[in-house]
Amino acid sequence: MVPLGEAAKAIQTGMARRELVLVVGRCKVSYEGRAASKLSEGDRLLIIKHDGTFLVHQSAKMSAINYQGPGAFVSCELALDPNDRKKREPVAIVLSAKRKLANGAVEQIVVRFTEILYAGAYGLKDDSHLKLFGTEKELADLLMSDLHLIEPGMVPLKQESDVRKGTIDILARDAAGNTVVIEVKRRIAGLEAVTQLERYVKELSQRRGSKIRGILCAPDVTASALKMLEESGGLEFAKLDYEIANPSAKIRGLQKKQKIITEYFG
Amino acid sequence: MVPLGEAAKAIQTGMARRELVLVVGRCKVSYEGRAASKLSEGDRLLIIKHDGTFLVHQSAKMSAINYQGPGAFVSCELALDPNDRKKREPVAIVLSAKRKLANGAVEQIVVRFTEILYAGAYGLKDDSHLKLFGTEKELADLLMSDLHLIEPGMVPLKQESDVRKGTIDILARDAAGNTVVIEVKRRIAGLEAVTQLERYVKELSQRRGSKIRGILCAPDVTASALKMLEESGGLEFAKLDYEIANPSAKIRGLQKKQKIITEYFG
DNA sequence: GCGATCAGCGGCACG
DNA sequence: CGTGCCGTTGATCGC
Repeated sequence: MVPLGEAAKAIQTGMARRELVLVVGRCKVSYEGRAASKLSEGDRLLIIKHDGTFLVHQSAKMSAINYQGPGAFVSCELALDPNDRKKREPVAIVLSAKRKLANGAVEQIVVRFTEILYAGAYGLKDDSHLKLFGTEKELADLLMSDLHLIEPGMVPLKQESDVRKGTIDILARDAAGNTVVIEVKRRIAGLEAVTQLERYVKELSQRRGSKIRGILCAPDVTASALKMLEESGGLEFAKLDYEIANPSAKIRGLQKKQKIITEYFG
Repeated sequence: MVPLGEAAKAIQTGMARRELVLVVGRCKVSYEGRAASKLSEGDRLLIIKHDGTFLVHQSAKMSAINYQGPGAFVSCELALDPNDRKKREPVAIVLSAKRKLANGAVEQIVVRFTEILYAGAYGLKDDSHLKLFGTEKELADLLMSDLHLIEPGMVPLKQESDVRKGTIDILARDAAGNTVVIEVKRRIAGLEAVTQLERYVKELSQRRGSKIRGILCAPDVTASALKMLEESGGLEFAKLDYEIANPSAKIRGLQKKQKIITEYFG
């Protein structure tokens, strides 16, 4: 247990130096802004970063239970007992993070600590940026030169093509000269991947007169998404098999799912 | 600067007691699993929770730069200098979190600390659950009894109605007896809100023979989403005006956007 | 700045 | 368990 006055000093000093501030202790949290929330007493970890990031973590789960993003204005003050002001004995440390939203409204989170288990601050030196492999973008990059695996004669036209209703991952042309819209997903594709593809194909079909093909390219597809593809009048699915060989990703295979032969005779 | 041996002891003791473990120091991070990543040397904060949650935070931004969710197996060991094993002088603390994915594959994150600024562990007592107000669900609850604000005679049928292609927020019937699908959004609705609504309306239209109305209900809608609504053949937009009066949300108004009169004469 | 989309999304609820 | 979808989503990138 750290005396409140001492903890407050550590916190304020750390904030003034724009260090990483850590506080562990018993607190209540309230938030009002885009939504509103209340969290009653309990032990938590508070993290304050130099950019205004303000995170309250409980003892389980990955996500912060309350937070404020970069750019928040953080304040820290001691609360005195209102019934006994002469003693000047602090009863709590009140920390708050306030932030202006895009629409001008304000949101604020207030944390009131009544017991402190730990308070410290550290200046972190870190210039490194994460190098991440296996993103959708990286897969699309690789696919650009592997479209022939989907179908002989398929050639890339453009990557990240902006249309009015979004951004087409890959625009291509097949052997017959048809324009092909390819939507890439790095994981199992669901309904919304299909609606996305549908949207792009529809927009392009309307803009040009000709028929546009659409191919969803993902490691797998949910049953209902596949059904929706089929019902959508000709949208196709290509199974994407990739491997993440740190530090890079590699496409192992890519093949269009063919209708089972029995379907043709069914 | 904390000696590595001492820090390792604090970390291991905290882990054994299933406490919240905090480590601040200079480290490298690598990850391989659903994706892969490398993060070169820098000062960071590592958080280990009793449920296996494992978070590496940099000095800025809200999100952890590397992480492992609840259920991960965490280990901590001292690394000795391979060229000088007799001295048994540790050169690093290596922490790792390993986790099995749903498909059976394994993913792992490894953090190698070479300098420790701080290492500590705390048992947190916390039984409280966040009470959150102003969620979409709460708005939908309120809307169920306020549908007449959209249109006289509109009555609710069912909330959270599962169909094959997703979940319809609100199913209602208008004065003329038409079925109405209402999609609720707590913030500005974009293209994907429209595609969602479109999907539900289409499915219901096909299943029943009759025409189904669709209304997107949100505080606002982007220009392109509104355009898509109009092009989608009769989908409508109702402006939802709500207030979050902690601890609750309240609907202030709800009105269907009428086409500007000049449009009829344009 | 708005807008659309991805994310190792996480988390939840329901089948 | 998968599947869908919300989230105070956050973060990025293009207009």
